Amino acid sequence: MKRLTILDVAERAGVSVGTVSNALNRPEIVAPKTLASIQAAMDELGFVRNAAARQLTGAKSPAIGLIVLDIDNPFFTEVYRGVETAANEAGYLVVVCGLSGDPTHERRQLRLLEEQRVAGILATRVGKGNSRVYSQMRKRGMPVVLLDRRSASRNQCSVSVDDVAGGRLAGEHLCGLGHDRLALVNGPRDWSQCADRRSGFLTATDGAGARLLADADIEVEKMTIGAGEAAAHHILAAAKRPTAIFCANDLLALGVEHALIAAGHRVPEDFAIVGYDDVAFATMAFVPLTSVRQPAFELGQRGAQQLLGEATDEAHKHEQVVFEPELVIRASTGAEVEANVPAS
Amino acid sequence: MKRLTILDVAERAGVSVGTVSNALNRPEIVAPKTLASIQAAMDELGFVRNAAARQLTGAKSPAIGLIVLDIDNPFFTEVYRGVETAANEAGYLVVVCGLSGDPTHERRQLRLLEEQRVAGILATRVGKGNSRVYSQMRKRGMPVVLLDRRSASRNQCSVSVDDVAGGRLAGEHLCGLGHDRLALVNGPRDWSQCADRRSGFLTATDGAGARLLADADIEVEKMTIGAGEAAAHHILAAAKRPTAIFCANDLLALGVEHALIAAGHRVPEDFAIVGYDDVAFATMAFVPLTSVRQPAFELGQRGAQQLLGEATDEAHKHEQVVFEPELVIRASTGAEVEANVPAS
DNA sequence: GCAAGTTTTTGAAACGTTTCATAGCGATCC
DNA sequence: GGATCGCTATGAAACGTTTCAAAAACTTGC
Repeated sequence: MKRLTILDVAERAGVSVGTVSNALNRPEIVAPKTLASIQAAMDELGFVRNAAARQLTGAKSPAIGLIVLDIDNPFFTEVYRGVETAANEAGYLVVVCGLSGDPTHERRQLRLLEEQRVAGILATRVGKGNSRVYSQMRKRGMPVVLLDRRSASRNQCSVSVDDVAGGRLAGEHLCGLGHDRLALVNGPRDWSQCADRRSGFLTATDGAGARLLADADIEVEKMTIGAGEAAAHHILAAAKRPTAIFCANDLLALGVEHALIAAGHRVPEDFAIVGYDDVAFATMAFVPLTSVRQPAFELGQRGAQQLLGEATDEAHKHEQVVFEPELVIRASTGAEVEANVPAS
Repeated sequence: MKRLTILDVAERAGVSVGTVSNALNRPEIVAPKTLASIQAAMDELGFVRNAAARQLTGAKSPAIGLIVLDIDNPFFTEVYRGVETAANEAGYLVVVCGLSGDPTHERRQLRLLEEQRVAGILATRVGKGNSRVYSQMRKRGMPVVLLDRRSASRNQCSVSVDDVAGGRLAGEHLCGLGHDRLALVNGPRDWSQCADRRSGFLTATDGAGARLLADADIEVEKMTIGAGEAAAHHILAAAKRPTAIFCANDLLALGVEHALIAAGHRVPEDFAIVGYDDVAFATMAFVPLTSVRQPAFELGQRGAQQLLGEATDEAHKHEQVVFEPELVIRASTGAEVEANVPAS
């Protein structure tokens, strides 16, 4: 199948290639009659312009990359929706790269994105040992905006949520309910979100004179439902049992709750539970989850806007946006709230 | 920032552009010494080859498009993971397009994908009035594989799950438990999946002499938790109440269950519920959901493989793969199974 | 040390678009 | 009726790579 080019269109419409190009890019400068005949020629031929050739002459790629840690988490799905919305509004496509956790793999994906000369990259997480790769990319002129993580440098955009504050909210809530023997089910501490949530949590509990039990200070590798279940068993096996558990995300919390209830314990009577992210399913749990809500959609949307700003606006100023988290109280902490009432 | 080209590399390494290109594409034919010096030059310069120029000379785009209906549904997230896995294995990127439901919007995205000359497109759903757009694209040589929907034509690849069989499984299970007044909470019937699940369900119930109550034959616009809650209220308001409810996906089922329980009813004693998709959260529900499982990951993976086959293999044969669904029985239908026991 | 091979490198053409300086063409004005 | 002006259309150069026929540089064997 011979490839259809602007030249075929020109020939068919009886004009020069330059005019066809003008019709495509600056229709206002071509005579209405000419425009119409070019339009007709394109339709009849089924012409679709070639972005590669276009890019070669200076046009920017209409795509951005989104690096996501785990799409299994509905939180990131929501972030994606925000990104997609903002990108579409600006006429951009979104290339989603789901990290498998393998840094080599991540590097390969980044390399492909860079070869494509995408307009920019949104990164929710940087694989071990790959931060140099990112900084080199940035040096070469590729805009990179951090998503859900605050940039350490003033020279890079980032959109994040205050995780220290989130951890504090959880801690204060539990301590306020009188709990003083606490458990923490956290993700990898070298992930700044987890470290921050922990430190906020500790600030609050220390302030209230409560204690994070050493046996119940758990760090899991992957923040999944399954890992939460395992963590619950670990907690039940401890010498001294906590009365409240803070989980660094809702998947962990759902797993913890599920395992505890299956083992015959009551939530919140025996164990109060606080999750993080406030995913849609938190409400649907056996005992609806109290959770620290993050504005996931806005996170993604704002991040994409910043990225596109950096990519297209000469006068772009770097900026570190930080959203505030918010505690949503439900039955799993037994505060005086609706137990399982429909949302509507 | 001046753009770095193969020519800069050539100059630095003291060779011609042709040699650099060879080093990049057929390293085995260039002398080891030369190769090394070119490598060195690239590293020092931080050269990244330009995919656009490459494509222009005939190379295929290393990207495929994935059109998804609603990413909010964990089922599609899982499909995505399958696609991503297969794509990565083959060195491809995945451009995800989340349909907002607006057909114009869909057309714009498709146009962009086609301009990019992506290697192919995986479509889980075709927006209203856009099927012509797809067939024209195919005529122009763009491979399109249907995902989660069976192709009507022998000339197009598709990977799907037998929805009629799935509906039948649900119907047989409920009738087998003695239910004879049934409700159906379905999605838009012009979506073939929904129509098929319905027809399979009816086949089974008719065969067993059970009745789908007219008042409880519900069709919702969007298959979300919220819509499920609304449907439950509708069912409760009906003159004659069913004793069992089949929902066309798990989000609907979770919403139905949630609303019923909040209204003081018992599941499965008052209402048995069967969902569809068996998403991860089905287990975590207040009453764990009986659900028709679809091999989501395999669906995506196989679809991507087929697409890439069609895109790269001269001798590709079109094929319609159909997976079989499977019923996973849990507490929501009160069959003799574990109530809320941990998975592990 | 030379012919005949073999391995490696070269350089120009091609890919499909955009851009831009220039040319063409009417209309308008004295 | 000729100069001037504004609007349109033109066509060649440029973008960064790959390809491929041809040239150059080495190896052999004798």
